[in-house]
Amino acid sequence: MLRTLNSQEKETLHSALKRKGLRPTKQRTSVYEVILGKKDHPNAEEILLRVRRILPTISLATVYNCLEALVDCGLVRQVNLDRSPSRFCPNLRPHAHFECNNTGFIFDLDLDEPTISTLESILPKGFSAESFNLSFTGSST
Amino acid sequence: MLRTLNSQEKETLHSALKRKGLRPTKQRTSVYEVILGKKDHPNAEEILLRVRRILPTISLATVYNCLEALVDCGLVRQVNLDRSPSRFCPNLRPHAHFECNNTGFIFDLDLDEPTISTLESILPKGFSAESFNLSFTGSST
DNA sequence: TTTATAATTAGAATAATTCCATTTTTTGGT
DNA sequence: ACCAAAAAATGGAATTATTCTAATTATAAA
Repeated sequence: MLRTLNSQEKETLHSALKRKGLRPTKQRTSVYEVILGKKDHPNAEEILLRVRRILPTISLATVYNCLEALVDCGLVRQVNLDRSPSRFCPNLRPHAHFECNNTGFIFDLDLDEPTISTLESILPKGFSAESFNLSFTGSST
Repeated sequence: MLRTLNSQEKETLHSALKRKGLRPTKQRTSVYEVILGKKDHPNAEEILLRVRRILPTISLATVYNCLEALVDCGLVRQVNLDRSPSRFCPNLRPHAHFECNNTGFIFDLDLDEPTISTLESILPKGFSAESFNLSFTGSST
């Protein structure tokens, strides 16, 4: 939860930020730490609470700014399910989401290569996708 | 655009509403007409503008109420892409959406049975889905 | 027709997010 | 180290989609 970035994670963060001309501030680092630390798809408000345990004075606006920076750098993915507040996720592999109706918990479902091919095959000629979103709701036992 | 419901559509609407104990008011009928009339995935604001050509005094709150009723009855689908305003769609077949980056236009992509099976096969044992959402963004030529 | 129930309405309230103006921090050049 | 310039953080106001509320109007059933 309050675990700190290892040197590889730090390097990933720094180089991804640098590539976009952005600085590795302590706010950005902490937000990234929190998202890596517990992979439960928190929203901005929840991330604020967790980051404040490390940086008690960080503001919600800064959390939003940091999240935007991390998403722009491709370090974090923004997950939108219906119209609920955006959630954030460090899983960069191709995956879908499953939201349990009963618990609200969100599971990552990694996609294998044949499944990804099937998804691509949905597109008619002349369509080229640069991103996709796939999510399920239901119950899990 | 201002086309009226044929008798089969009217019957579909009335029986679906009745099943939920709801009345076929002129507001609900007009909202349904508008959504069937132009399948371009309008949002509530745009639906308000179109319905006002028939019922000039209808309010935005009523449009939202009608949309909720139609969605609850399973006559219309609510389409949420990222965090943009909800859009509404009369296509009840299993389908995905493709949003063109350049034009903003949204295409329905109907899904065939093998593709649906592949989607179901993504779920691990113990997970049962009651709905899914699949959308793509990219460019179309 | 009355009466009860449901639906519509306008406007206020809510909630997530973005914007803005100011302050603070960081960086690169001396 | 010191200073100027650029970037980032901050608090609060603004925005926007949507929902809520209380009052009015319409509908259906007896």
